[in-house]
Amino acid sequence: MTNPFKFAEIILPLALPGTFTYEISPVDVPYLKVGQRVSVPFGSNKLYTGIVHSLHNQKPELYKTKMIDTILDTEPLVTKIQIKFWEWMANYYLCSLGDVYRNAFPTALKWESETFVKFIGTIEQIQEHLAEEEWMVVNAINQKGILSVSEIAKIVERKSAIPVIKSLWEKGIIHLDEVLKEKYTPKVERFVRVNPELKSNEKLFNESLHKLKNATKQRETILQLIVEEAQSSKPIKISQFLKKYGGTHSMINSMEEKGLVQIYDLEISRIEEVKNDIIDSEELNLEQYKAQKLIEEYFEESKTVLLHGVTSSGKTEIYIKLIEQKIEEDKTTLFLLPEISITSQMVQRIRKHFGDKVGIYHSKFNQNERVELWNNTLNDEYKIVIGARSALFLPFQNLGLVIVDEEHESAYKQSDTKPFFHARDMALVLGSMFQANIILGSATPSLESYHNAQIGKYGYVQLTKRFTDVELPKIELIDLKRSIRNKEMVGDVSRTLEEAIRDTFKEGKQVLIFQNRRGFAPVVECMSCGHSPYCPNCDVPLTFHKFSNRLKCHYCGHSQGRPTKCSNCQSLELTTKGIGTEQIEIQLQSLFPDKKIARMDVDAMRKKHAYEKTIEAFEQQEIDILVGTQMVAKGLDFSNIGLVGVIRADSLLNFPDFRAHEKAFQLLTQVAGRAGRRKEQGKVLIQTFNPDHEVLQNVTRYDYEKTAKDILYERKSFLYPPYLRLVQLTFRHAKVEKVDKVSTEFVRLLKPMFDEKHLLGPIEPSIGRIRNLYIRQVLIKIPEGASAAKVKEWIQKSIESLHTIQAFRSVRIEIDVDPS
DNA sequence: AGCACGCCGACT
DNA sequence: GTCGGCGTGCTC
Repeated sequence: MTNPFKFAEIILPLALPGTFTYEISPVDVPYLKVGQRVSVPFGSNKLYTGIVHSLHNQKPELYKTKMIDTILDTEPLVTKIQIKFWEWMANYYLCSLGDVYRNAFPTALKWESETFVKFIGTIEQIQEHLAEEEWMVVNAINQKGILSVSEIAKIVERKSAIPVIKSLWEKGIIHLDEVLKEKYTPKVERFVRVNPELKSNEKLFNESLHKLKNATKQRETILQLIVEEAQSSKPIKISQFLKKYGGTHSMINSMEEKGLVQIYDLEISRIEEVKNDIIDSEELNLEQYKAQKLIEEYFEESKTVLLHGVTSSGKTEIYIKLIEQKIEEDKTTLFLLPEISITSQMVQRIRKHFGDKVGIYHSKFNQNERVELWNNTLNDEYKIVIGARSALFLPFQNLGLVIVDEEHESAYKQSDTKPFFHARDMALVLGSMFQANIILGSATPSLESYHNAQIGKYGYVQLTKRFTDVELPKIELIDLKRSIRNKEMVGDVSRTLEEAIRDTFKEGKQVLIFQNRRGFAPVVECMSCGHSPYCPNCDVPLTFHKFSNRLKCHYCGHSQGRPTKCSNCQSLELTTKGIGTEQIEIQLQSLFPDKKIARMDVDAMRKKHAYEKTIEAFEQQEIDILVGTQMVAKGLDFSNIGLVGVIRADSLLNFPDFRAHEKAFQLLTQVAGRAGRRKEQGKVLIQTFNPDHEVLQNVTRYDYEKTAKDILYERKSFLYPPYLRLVQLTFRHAKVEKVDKVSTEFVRLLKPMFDEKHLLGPIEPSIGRIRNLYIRQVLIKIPEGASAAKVKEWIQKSIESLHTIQAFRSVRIEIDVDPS
């Protein structure tokens, strides 16, 4: 029985609601399956790669359907669960299915549409009068035979070649040919082997060796190669061989010319092999064992578990035990980590345990590597997939367990591209679609998860002891007001901190200094009028980058040289204000001139491998003090840190963000956890102007419960999550009047549905203009007990009705469900 | 979201 | 006189 369906709903990578109906050609009918990729014509002359969403027989009446161009796969690349998952996300985050598809599916599999141009006849047959540009194109096509639109665009040196092509087409000289080109190219690497003939023929071999009597290095190399081949049956990579024994590529090449060796290419897996041998899992201590048993009990009840364990309490070992169990059940585990932790020791440990059963997926991987991971996951080749939030979108077959480590991390929320999803929340959704067990792990759980545990929605499992039995570092606050009064400050470093650093060096230990970047970026300021240069496109002062001696905007990328005089009063006396990590680094260097100091922030890490190099140097103790931002707080596990210093905690507390206190506690606790992880108790010094601040006091006592209780009380009284859900709308337009008008109108439309406590705005955010677009924001608090779906429907209806007004359409409206 | 079409300013 | 600015409308 052949497939009886004549129409297919196709998901296209567009920000348009729903799917698109296409006709299936009778030839294709028996082969088309849900989840396959197809290329379809769209609009006047575009081809898109879409995914088959469903098949049916209802001929649409309102429009004419087009025919599916090509079926790109013999088997589906997208599973039915994935399609269901995408739809769930689109619905929850108020974006189109196409938005999800675009984000969830590897770019290299969404084939590029390229228009190719060919002659109809020959160049000699052209009789029409042609313009100069047209002749250029015609000659180029004559030479190459076929050209793509983008290539023609280069020849005519214009943004678009369409007018020229169109005119040639109208004159009947060329025809257009839509061709799809797949971008995926497997990675090949160069390998070397001893010429097999030499190996079997001793005489020949000796002759060859004799010929090399003047080439010592080559003689040596061939012998090394023979040894290497004897030791292992694996192919020998040229790059690795040269690294091990020395020598150059040209040397290998000349050896190939002499017939001594053969060079050959092999298609290799882009996913790095695991080098280390597999290590058995460690025995759990009593506390861990009890925790594991408790987790299993909750899993029996199909409950999500919140695993709350202080740093170094050994969560990883528990994860490993749980993964092992899932492997026995022949089920896959998805292990989510915040992006920054992907290169961490955690991943190494998991890989050491599970070897090549592990797939790793994160944003540093290129498109080709992602395709490989996609295919391997589809073929159920991994038992564990470790990845950042994007790993949620892999085509899992039989998911049995989802682990979200560091579940409180805000990096789990996607905030740059649609859909603005939270990976922790979506992990719960995906997990439930597979009826998989879910475990959320953290040393400082998010208040959402903690609240869910308190009300019994999640199982709650705690680990209170450090695995290694080392006591948690001692945290002390330094009162900056008093230090200033007593004239004990050198720049931003108090004498107490300075002395502690000296003591740490005496013990042969390293120091980690943390400086929160936000709010402390250095700016140029005029000493006579106080004016600072602003970004021409955004409402922010430009930040000063000492090493390039330039001013940059972090929002739009604008960059200019450091001015020599004030643009406001022409004064020549300019100074730099604010304490960035750069400043701290300089100050520390002058305090400790003979010590090696390194900096770790976004700017310093821009160079390739800078991050890895810095970490390695610090591990090797080539660096005495590491100064850094958020980056140093996360995912790093150094053994020799004696002291952690926080330059100023206040900036963390004073954010205009309802999560400021929660984040401050999490971050400071996390930074503190970097001290003294192995043998001895470490020390933490936090400089602040508010040593009496409740949150800071709680940090010194490691009192998570108290902090959570305080903050939850505030959240309840001021109507914030976890007691209710938020939806934030952002309006953008080049004209202030328009954003103002549209945003106020939006609020007016929604007003009947809410009281003033639940509908806030429109407000001008602290940065009121970015990239020349003015911004307004509206915050909706979905009342407790109200249907979130209903509220979202109202929001969408209101936007729709705003869009019926011509003049309002150009205002971009962005919806962020559960903003962070 | 793209993309084409269409109507007004600054330039060869 | 054209090029190209972006406002507007449409896409199965």
